[in-house]
Amino acid sequence: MSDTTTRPPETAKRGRPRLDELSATDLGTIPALEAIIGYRLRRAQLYVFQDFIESFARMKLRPAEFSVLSVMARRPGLKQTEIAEELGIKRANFVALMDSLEKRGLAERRKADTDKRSHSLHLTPEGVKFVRKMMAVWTAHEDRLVEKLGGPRERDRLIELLDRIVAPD
Amino acid sequence: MSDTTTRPPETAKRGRPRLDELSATDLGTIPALEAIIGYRLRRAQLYVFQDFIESFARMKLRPAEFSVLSVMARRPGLKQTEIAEELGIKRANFVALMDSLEKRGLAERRKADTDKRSHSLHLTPEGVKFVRKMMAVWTAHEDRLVEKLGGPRERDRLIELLDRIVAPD
DNA sequence: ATTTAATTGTTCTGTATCATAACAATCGAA
DNA sequence: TTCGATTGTTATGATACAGAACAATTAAAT
Repeated sequence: MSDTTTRPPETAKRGRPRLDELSATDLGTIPALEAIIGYRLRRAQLYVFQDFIESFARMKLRPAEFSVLSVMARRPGLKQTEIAEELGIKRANFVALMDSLEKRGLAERRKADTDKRSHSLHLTPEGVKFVRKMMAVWTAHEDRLVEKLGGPRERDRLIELLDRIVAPD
Repeated sequence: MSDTTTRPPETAKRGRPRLDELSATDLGTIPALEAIIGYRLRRAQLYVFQDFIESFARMKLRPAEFSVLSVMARRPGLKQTEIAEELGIKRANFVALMDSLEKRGLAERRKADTDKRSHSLHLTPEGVKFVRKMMAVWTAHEDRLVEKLGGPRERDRLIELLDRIVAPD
């Protein structure tokens, strides 16, 4: 079904085509979206997050909250700015996130006596229990992805490639 | 630098620890964020988009607009819903996007005479020129990424792995 | 020691992204 | 001809993300 609308003869006037279709040589420089790294990365990331979000819908847990709880579990006592920065979250936006976790009884801010400005962040006992369930759900999610990738070796290859992108020159 | 903060004796009471630190066995089930596929994917995607956005800041072009112009360049005449769906954009949100491109004189909606409801989308002559510049900028961006990855072969490997994730079971 | 600068958590604000519902115009099928 | 589906559109709300400003506090400069 080729476009037979008004098309000027395209007289070889040593110039460029004037219409909404690019010349063959031009087209050569235009990649399909499927060949664009950023585009594919984004689609894959959206897919993974979608699966993640569905997995944790019942627990009412979002990716950002998951990551914060994870860090608190492994390294309790860090202060807000430290966790926020590590996760790439602006400290201004971290406040509401932490408020929510605190209101749910999963985490708490403790006044650090060494520095009266800062708070050190910790899981509550409930938070610890929650994290255990959380990790069970996460494992199922991650296993699903590894299987799709073809195995742990492929997972490692993927992560290694993603590393190269993020690594500083 | 081991953690020597207040740690309760963790008396072997056949139970779980009650504090904000998980037991060693628990910790084994808690992955560092660095080992989580979704987390790494997201960080890499953010990096790539950041580079992309900076590359196109001067042209005042966003990723979504780039993708729409790309599709119109390669396949002029598609209607809004078709492009939107292909790009994973809700058709409701596509409207403002297309409005903007039209206001800038880069693209246009033509009334399709076969279906008075739909519009067929096309680049304007200006849009064609714009896309040429756009692709030059994009090539530099993409080349940068390929170099970071280590070459075209690594790029292909990456894309192939991302494919497996998105591919249906 | 006193002033000055920097940090921490916070609030406020603005913007971009994304999803959902409703609607008129139009089309296709029953 | 009627009824359901589609197309583009508007309106609305939720969420993510970034920046400015501010009080309390700490650290550094003089």
